[in-house]
Amino acid sequence: MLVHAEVKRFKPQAAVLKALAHPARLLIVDELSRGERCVCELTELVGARMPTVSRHLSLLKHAGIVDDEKRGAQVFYRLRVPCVLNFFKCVQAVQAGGK
Amino acid sequence: MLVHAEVKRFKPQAAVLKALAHPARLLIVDELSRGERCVCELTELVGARMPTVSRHLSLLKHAGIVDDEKRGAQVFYRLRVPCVLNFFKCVQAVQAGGK
DNA sequence: TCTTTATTTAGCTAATTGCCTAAGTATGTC
DNA sequence: GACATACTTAGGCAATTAGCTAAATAAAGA
Repeated sequence: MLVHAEVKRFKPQAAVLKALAHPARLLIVDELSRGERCVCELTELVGARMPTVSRHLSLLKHAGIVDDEKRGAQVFYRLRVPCVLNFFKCVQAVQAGGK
Repeated sequence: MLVHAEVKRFKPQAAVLKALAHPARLLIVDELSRGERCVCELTELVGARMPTVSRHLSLLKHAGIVDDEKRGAQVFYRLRVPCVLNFFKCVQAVQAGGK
């Protein structure tokens, strides 16, 4: 099946949005906006198993949205691109009905 | 399986991002930023079948991102929430490497 | 070293998504 | 009315995603 060049141009950008397009990952990003957190903290926050949360984090990391740093036995994640927080406002505008 | 209330809080916001998280839909949004377009124009732009494009548009509409208006035999779509265009800049920042 | 804690990777299954074709609806024209 | 055009809806199939458990890896402590 044929895909236009124009569509392909937006593939990397879609990948970033896709990485954010999950409630658990948005919760994580929101939490990281208040400072770095280890996987165990995020696991408790999200309320899923650690492997599940680890995969979400891996996805966000590969998308370039977060960074990780190992300190001792723990891995801390932090927001690498704070401007994604602006999305929350606009998304609210969408739900409110335009603007 | 148990899902925390915190995660649920982000579900509607994730739905909006999910609606945008596809290259064809981003292309459509980008095109609509320059004015309203009928489905046939967008179909040609995207380079897929009309039913496929119609479904993409339906998704964007249900997410609250675009509006449609039938005029004669054609249906015109327009951007309802221009602030989504800001996403493009931030996504580029993600790819560029932070900020 | 042995054990515990923190995290990731692998492998499985269920659910979702995206594309297609075919069929249905609505408008405009002859 | 018959037909063409514009669009949406339905149904099916392949690919992706999200969750889980189990197993692997790594650091810390007894």
